Amino acid sequence: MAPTPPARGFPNKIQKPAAEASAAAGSRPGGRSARVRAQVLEAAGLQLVEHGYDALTVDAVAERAGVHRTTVYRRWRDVGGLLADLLDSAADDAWRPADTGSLEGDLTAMNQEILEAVVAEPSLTTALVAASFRSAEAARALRAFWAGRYERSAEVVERAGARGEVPPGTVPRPLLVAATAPLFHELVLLGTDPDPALPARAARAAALAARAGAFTGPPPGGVDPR
Amino acid sequence: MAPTPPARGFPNKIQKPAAEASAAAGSRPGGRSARVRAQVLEAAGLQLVEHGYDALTVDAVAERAGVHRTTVYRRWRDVGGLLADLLDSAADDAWRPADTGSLEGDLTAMNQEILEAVVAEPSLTTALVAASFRSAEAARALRAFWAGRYERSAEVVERAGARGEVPPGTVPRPLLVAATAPLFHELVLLGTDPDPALPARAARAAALAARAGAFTGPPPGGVDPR
Amino acid sequence: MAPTPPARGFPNKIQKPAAEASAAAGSRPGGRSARVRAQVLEAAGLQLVEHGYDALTVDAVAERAGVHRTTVYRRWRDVGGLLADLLDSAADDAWRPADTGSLEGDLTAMNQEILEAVVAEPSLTTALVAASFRSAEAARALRAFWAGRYERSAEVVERAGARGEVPPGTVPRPLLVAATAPLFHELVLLGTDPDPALPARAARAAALAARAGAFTGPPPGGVDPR
Amino acid sequence: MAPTPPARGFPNKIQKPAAEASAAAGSRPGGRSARVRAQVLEAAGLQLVEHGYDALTVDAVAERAGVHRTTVYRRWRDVGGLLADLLDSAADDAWRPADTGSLEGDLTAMNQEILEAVVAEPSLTTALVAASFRSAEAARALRAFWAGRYERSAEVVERAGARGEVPPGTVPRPLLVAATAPLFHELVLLGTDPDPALPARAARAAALAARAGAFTGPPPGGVDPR
DNA sequence: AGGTAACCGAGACGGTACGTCACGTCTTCAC
DNA sequence: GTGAAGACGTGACGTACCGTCTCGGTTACCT
Repeated sequence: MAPTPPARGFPNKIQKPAAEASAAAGSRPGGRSARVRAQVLEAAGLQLVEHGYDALTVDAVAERAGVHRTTVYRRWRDVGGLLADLLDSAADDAWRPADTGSLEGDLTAMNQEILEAVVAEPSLTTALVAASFRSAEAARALRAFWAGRYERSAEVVERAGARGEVPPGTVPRPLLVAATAPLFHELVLLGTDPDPALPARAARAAALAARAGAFTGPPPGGVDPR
Repeated sequence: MAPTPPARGFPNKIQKPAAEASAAAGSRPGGRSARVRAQVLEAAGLQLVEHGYDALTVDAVAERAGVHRTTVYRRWRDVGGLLADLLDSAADDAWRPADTGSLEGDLTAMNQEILEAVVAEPSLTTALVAASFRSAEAARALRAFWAGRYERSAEVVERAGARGEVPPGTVPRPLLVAATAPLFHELVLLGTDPDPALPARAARAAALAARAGAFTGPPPGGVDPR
Repeated sequence: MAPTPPARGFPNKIQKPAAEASAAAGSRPGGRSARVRAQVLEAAGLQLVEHGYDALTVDAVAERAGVHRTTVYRRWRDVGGLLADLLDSAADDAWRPADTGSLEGDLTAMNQEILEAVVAEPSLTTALVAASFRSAEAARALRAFWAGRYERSAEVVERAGARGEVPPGTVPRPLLVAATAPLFHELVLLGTDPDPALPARAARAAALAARAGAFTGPPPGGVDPR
Repeated sequence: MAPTPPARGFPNKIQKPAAEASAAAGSRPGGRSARVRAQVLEAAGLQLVEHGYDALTVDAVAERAGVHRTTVYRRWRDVGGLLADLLDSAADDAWRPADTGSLEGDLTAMNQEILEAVVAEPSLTTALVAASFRSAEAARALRAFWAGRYERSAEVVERAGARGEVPPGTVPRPLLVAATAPLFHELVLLGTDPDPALPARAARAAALAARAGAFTGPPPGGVDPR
C-alpha cells in the first residue's frame, strides 16, 4: 500500500497552460492565438502571485505578456475571465490524494498541502480566494476547482470505509470539509499565524468525528452530495 | 438553565455607532464631529450592505452621508479605515453565546446565527470578509472581531467541561473553529447553496470530536491557545 | 514704399490652430484627435481671455471644450503645456513689421500694436505674461514667441540703416527692446493707466538713441546679438 | 561731488519689519500681536524667496512662523495681503539714488542694482513681480514701491539738468523708465540670460535719448507726470 | 488687581483643483 | 478588411490649499 506522493495539487505555482487545452478551443496548437493565450495566462499568473490581486490589472498583464490591451479585452473581457481561465486549467491537472494507509494520515497530508499552498509567499491560493470575492467568474472557477478536489478526495473516505475506519454510509464531502475548513478559516479568513500542528489536529478531529458517525446518513435532506 | 436568547451577534445589520463611544474620545457627544462620524459610518454600512464592497467608494459614502469627500479622507484615510471603524464598533457589543444546556446545542445555535448572517441578502458578514482581503485595516478589524467572539464563546466549552461533555483540558478555540469553519468554508469561500442542516451537522461533528478528545492537550507545542 | 498694414500680430485674439499644423503631426487633419486638440486649445484661449489665468484650470478648459479632464492631462500634462501649445501656434503666424518709411514710424507702429494688445480687455498678452511666471513651459513659449517677433523686426533696423537713419553696425535687438520695453514696463508690470502718447514717445526715444549710436558695436562682448 | 553709495535699495533681501511700523497699529511695540506680525512677515518673505510664489501658501507661512493658520487669515485675509504688508514695509526704507557725477553713471548704477536684485538666487524682486500678477493687493503695493523709487530718482534727472546734460523741461519718469525698462523686459519678462553689459547699455541709450530731447515737453497731454 | 475684550491655538468642515490610474469603448491607421 | 495601436469618456483615487467656522484658553489693556 505505497503512498502516492501527490505532486503539489493546490495552486501555489502557475502551471503552463496545457497546449492541448487551447487546442480544444478550435485553434491550431502552435498558432499565434495559442501562443498569445499562453503568454497572457502566464503573465496573469505571475502578476497575481508577485503583486497580488490588486495589481492584476488588464494593463499590467497585457504589458507583461507583450500583448496589446485590447487583445486581452477581446479574449477574456475582464480580469475575472482571465482568472477563470487560469483556474480552469489548474483544475484539470492530475492531482490525486495521498494514500498513507489511514484516514487521519490522508487528511493530514491533504491539510499539509493546503498549509503549504496558503503560507507560500506569495500565495496563489490566497490570491485566488481574494479574487473570487470580486469576480463572479473567478468565484465560479474557484468553486469548480474545489469541487474537483473534493470529488477526487472521495476515494480517501472510501478507502477508510473499506478499512473500517468510518461507518458505512459516511458521506465524503462533509468529512473532507470538516477536515480542511479550519485551515482556510484560520489562515485565509482570519489571517492567524500558521500553526504547524494545525493540519494534523484538524485532520484528527475530522477523523474522530467521522469514526463517531458524524458524517453518515443522508446529507442535506437528500440533496446532491456534491 | 434557561437558554439566553442571543440577539443576533454576527454582523448583519449596521449598528448605530454608540454615542457614548465617541463621547469618550474627548469631544462633546452632540458635537458636529460626532454627528458627522455617525452619518458617515451609517452610510458606509448601508452602502456596503446594499451595493457590496465594490460600490463602497469614498465618494459614494460621502455623498450618501451628506458629507464632503475630503471629510471622509481626513478622518478615515480610506475605505479600509471606514470598515475598521465600523467593525470595531460592531465588535464591542454585548454578544454572548447561547446557553442551550448542551455543547452541541450551543454550537448549533452559534452556527445558526452565522448561517443567518451569511445568507442574509445582502450580507454584511460576507461583505466584510470580502473587504478584509482588500484592506489591511479591515482585515485587522475582522480578526479582532472574531477574536472577541471566540473568546466570549469559551464559556460554552467550559460549561461543557463542567457537565462532563468534553474531557478536561479541552482547549476552546480549536473546538469552536472546528464547529464554525465549515459554514464559512461552504458558504463564504465556496459559495455553496445554504444547507439548513449544515449548522447542526458541523456542530455535531465538532462536539463528537471534542468528546473523543480531539481538542485536549497543549495545543501547538505549548503556544498560546489564543 | 507702401506701408504694409500688419494685421494684429501680437496675441490678443485666439487663433484657430491651423489645421495643417496638426496634420504635420502625422494624424489626419479631420481626425478626432485633431478635432479634440483644436477644441481644447480654443477653449483654453477663451477661458484665459475671459476669466484670466487663475480661472484657467484644467477642469474648466476641459468642460468648456466638451472634453474629459483626463484627455487634457493626457495630451498636455498641465496648464503650462496648454499655454505653450497655444503660444507656439501663435508664434508661427505670418506677422511682419510695418513699413512706414521711417525708423521711428516703424517702431511707433509696433508699439501701437503692443499697446492695443495689452489694453485689450481682456488681454491675452497680459494673461500670457502672467502665465509665464507660473509655468516653465509657458515661459519658454513666451520667450520663443518674442524671439520670433524681434527676429522678424530686425528688418526694420536694416531698412533704417539703408536709409542712413542709424549708424552702420547698429544691432537690432537692443534697439527693439529699448523701444518696446517701456510699454511692457508701464502697462504690464506696473499697471499704469494707458497713455496714448507712450508708443510714440518710446519709439522716438529709441530712435534718437539709435541715431546717436547707442546700439552699435559688439553688443555683450561679442556674444550672440540674439 | 562724492557718489553716495546707495545701500541695496531694491528688494532682494527681507527686511525686518520695522517695529515702529506695527506700533502705529495701536498695539504696544512689544506686545504679542506685534511679535506675531513680525514672525509671520518674516516667514512669508523667507518662504517667498526660498520656494517661490507658488509655495507661498498660508499654511506654509503659518507653520514656518510657528503660528496657527487662522491667525494669518484673521490679520491678512490672504496671501496678497501678506505680500502687500511685506512690500509696504520695504517701500519706506531709506533708499536714495547714487550720485556718480553724470546722468549715465547714475542710471548705470541704478540698473546695476536692479540687475543684482533680479539675478539674485532666489530673487525677491522677481517673486514680487510674479506675485503682482496674482494678487491685486500685491500689485498695488508693487506699484507703490516703484512709484516711490522713481520719485526719489527724480533728483538724478534734476542734477543732470543742472549740469546741462539734458535739456530743460526733461520729465524724469519717462527717462527713468526708458533706462530701467529694458532690464525688466529682458530679465524678468523674457528670462534672457543676464548680460553684464546690459545695465550700462540701457543707461547710455536713455541718456543719449534724453540729451537729444526725447523726454522733454509736456508728457502725455498734460496728464500727471507721475 | 481684577475684569474684559481682543487675540490666539486648535481642529473640523465644505469646497475646488490637482494629477494619476484603471477601466472598457471606439476610432483609425497600416498591413 | 481586419486587427493592433492608441485615444477617449468615465469614475475613482488620494492630496493640497483654500477660506470659514466654532470652540476654548491666553494676553494684556483698562478701569
